[in-house]
Amino acid sequence: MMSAPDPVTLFIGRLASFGPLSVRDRKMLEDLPIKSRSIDAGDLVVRDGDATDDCAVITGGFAIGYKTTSMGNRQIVGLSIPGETSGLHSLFLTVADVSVQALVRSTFAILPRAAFRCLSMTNAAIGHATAVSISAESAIARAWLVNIGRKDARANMAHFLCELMVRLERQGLADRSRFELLLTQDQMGDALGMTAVHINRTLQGLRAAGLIEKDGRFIDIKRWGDLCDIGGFTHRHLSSFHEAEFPIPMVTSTT
Amino acid sequence: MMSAPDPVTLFIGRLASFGPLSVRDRKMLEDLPIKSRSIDAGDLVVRDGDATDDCAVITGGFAIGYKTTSMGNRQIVGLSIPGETSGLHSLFLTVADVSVQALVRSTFAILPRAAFRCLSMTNAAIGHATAVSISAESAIARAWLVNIGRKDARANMAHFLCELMVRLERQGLADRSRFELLLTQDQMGDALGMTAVHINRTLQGLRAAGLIEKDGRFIDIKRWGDLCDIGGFTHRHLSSFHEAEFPIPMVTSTT
DNA sequence: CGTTATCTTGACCGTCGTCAAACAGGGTGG
DNA sequence: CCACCCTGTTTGACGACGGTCAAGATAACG
Repeated sequence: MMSAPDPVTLFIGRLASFGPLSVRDRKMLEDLPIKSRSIDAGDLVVRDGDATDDCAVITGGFAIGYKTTSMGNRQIVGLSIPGETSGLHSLFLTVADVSVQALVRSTFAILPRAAFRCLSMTNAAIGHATAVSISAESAIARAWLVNIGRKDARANMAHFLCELMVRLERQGLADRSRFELLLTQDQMGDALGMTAVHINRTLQGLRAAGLIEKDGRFIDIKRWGDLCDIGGFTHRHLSSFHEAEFPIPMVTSTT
Repeated sequence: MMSAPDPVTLFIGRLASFGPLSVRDRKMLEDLPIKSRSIDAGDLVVRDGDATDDCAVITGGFAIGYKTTSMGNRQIVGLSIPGETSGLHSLFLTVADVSVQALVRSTFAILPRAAFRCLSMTNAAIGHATAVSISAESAIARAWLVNIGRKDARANMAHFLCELMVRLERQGLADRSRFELLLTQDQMGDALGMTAVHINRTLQGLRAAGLIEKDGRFIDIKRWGDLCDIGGFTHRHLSSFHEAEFPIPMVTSTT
């Protein structure tokens, strides 16, 4: 009887999507003492400023990475989606530079930082895949910079929804044009650099324009092409890093 | 007679600050056909969207990396300072995802992407140093996200100046609390997600408060501690990635 | 020197933030 | 089953931070 792949296998598979890993490489990763950890909704896996000996990569659920300003404001700087490997940059940090919070009950692979770092310093294939993974994450951050810095609320949000759609879909977490938006409007505000109130109004604007529909927490993108146009979205910053073997992203009508 | 280190040596030295490179590793890098290229002020080294076979790392001068929105707005997503290795993320991209523009006459090491990538896939030390370099760059991007998304103009600018100060100083490009600001106010606006007019006013606000002084293009930080406080600046996101051998950052009075 | 880019200043406007209250949904316990 | 509460959503009125537009002052550059 075949069971679902365990978190470690999942993680290794995802890392391999960034660069070829031989059977031997995979074995070395498997031999690391990787623990799996379950986190309740709302709880933190990583706390900004904490010294830590490990590096958490999500394997199930949904999480956000954020930073807090001295004035108590919060900025979400990344999303953790199972199947992706965000968080690997903390491999090289002895002190966490973001907090990671689970938004629903989630599971994480807890990698021993020192051992993994050591592996990436001695095993070229693993180091390379790690570098590409970090690179992919940073491409998303750069796209967010443009969204937050130079787009109005509508475009910012459109881009965000498009990006989330593609990222969820290629992990099998979205159904054609429909996905569950696990962030509250408050949290979306923290991601897009705006207030919850304005998120609400912008979302309604998109709905009124017939671009999306909402039912419960689910978002249904009705006019993908137009939403991409409004947001200036292309999936280039999401798909350029992966080997061909990676799941095919949804068909996009623009760019 | 001893000449100034050539660009390639400079680049290798900087890469080594992120992870130990043996003599052998350095030799392999030296054997890459790295060209040096001189770029006039205002010209582009890399154009967003262009297919390219190489990867440019600045070795002299000053440059910005930016993206342009569909509405023609520009967002600077990174600064290229000689001695740093920003731009390495494009190692893994066949199509550039940012444009890189020299703000003064600059020189770049032009790395053959395929060969370097190959090297980083087979040589663990080089791959590792590359990964750490990319990671360091992404930490800066995350800090910028917070600045642009969740800080007001004053704090955003304060943080920007503090960060630039530290980055320049540790390359020997700033003198105690004084450095040359090579960006126009227009360009600063594009970096901070605001308009040139508002940059001007914010800058004057900082001057009126006695936090900084300006003379020509030079900025003199008069009250470092206070400026850090206002910007919520710490140098943690800048210094966590380097080996101990790295030049010591300036003394900071806060955090 | 003349020409152009950059900086500075003023007046005005709009997007988005703030504050506050009402509303909806989901869970818990009496 | 309903009262209650807590969290999240929705709506309105109002204000402000920063954008826009435009003109004049400085500085950079050939």
